[in-house]
Amino acid sequence: MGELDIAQVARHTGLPAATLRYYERRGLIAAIGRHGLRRVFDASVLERLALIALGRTAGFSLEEIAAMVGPHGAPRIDRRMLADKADALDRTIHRLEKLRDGLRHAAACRAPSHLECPTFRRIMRASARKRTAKRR
Amino acid sequence: MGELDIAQVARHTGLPAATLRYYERRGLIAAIGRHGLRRVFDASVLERLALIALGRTAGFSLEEIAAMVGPHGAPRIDRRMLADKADALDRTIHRLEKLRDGLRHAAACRAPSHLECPTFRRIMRASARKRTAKRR
DNA sequence: TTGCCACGTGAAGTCGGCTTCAGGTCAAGC
DNA sequence: GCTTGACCTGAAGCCGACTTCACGTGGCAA
Repeated sequence: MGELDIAQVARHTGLPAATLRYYERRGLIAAIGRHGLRRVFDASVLERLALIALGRTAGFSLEEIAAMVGPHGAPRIDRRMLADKADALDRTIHRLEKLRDGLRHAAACRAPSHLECPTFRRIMRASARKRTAKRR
Repeated sequence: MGELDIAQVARHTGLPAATLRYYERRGLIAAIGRHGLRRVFDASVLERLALIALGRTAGFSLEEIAAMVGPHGAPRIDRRMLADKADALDRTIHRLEKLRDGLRHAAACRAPSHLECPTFRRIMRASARKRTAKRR
């Protein structure tokens, strides 16, 4: 595979170079070397960054993602933790599906206020039980 | 329905009272009145808060949620916007399903590093295309 | 060989979403 | 009637995730 400088990585991912440096400091990515002062990245960093972006939209913090994806090359990952994350994600997905259905209904429904529409409320009630306690 | 003071709402939702006041300032919830200085909430605020929590786990900002749920009682919601949100959410859900599958595979897979496991990479590659551009 | 400018660094600033604090108020139990 | 403790308020503080800044460095085209 090829080697990329930070500007190329930035172009491919849409992330500003400053963010890439920040991710490096946080241990999420690593350059394979330097050309003078300048970082040299292996092209595989692009996959890594895609995975990081994915983790972000799943609501994981950079720290959690670092734990999953490993400091450099994902050495020693706790498989139990991964399975737990997958389960948590699964629960989140189910709730989001409900929310999506609720939003779609709300977009179509003629009730004056969604919170007064029985259908909407039923849909929401089904998904609202027990928050994930993810927020601290 | 009944009326609740802020402490009861806090107990039912698990949210600290300060957060409830903050949400009120942001226009996400409203008290139906006061008892002296103290806020009095209608019990329906609980549903509203469940919906807000749901929106948060879906990655919406408080401002977006306020726009969807309305200042008080969800008056005049843009149905087109709701449908768009539902579509965006749907795309997010599909990507999260891939991530979940990837995590499950990684938890079971014996490859030394997930990023080197062909199965994991194939799963990820399938979901990594085109980020939602949700972040700013 | 030189000069430009993309890249580098550490530190400070920003923003959203709370959380904490200092100091005041008042409903309720004694 | 008086104390007490839950509530109130506005302002400040904190945390995560970046973003911006001020200034230094060196690869490379001319």
